[in-house]
Amino acid sequence: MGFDLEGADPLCIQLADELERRIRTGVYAPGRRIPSASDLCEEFSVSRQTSNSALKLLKERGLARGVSGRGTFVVDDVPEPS
Amino acid sequence: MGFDLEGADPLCIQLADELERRIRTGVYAPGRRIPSASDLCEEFSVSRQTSNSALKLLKERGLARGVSGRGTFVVDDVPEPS
DNA sequence: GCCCATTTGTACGTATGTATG
DNA sequence: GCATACATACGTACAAATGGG
Repeated sequence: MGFDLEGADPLCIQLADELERRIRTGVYAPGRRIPSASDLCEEFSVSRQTSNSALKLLKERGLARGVSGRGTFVVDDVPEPS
Repeated sequence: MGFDLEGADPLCIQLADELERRIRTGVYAPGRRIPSASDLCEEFSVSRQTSNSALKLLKERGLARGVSGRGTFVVDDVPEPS
């Protein structure tokens, strides 16, 4: 099934890294919707606050944008890794 | 009321010993939550740092495990005294 | 237009864990 | 040992936006 977050980094960072990996490997394609914060809670067994923080990090990295009431979407042009 | 810490050992050790006694006598049952560090501060009139150190000792003794944002819990299988 | 479920976004209180003086 | 501060995380709650019926 899912994925285990067990590293030393904060959970929200680990989760953001995993989501970034999925974007870069095409699991979440450009323009497509990322699972909702609530869905991520279940998959990764974290609180919604933590998935929220992870999604926020993705936006700060320029990888996703949130649309209130609809979801969080991968940007059309994924920037290179910094 | 509660309990007085007046022995020769460091406070955090005395507090850890008392908590271990409570675990072994079933006051804190396996899987149940131990009062928070802040609660222990009040009961034993020590600083949060000291209750923190005591809880850390409990974890090192394999008697408890901490869950960030939720509390410190007695392990399901309490090991024999060393 | 009006409910209702879903989702993002924000906020508050509590708790652990760590670091500094 | 104590006091304080900060980062992270959980639980809960609520507002606002969206879209289907």
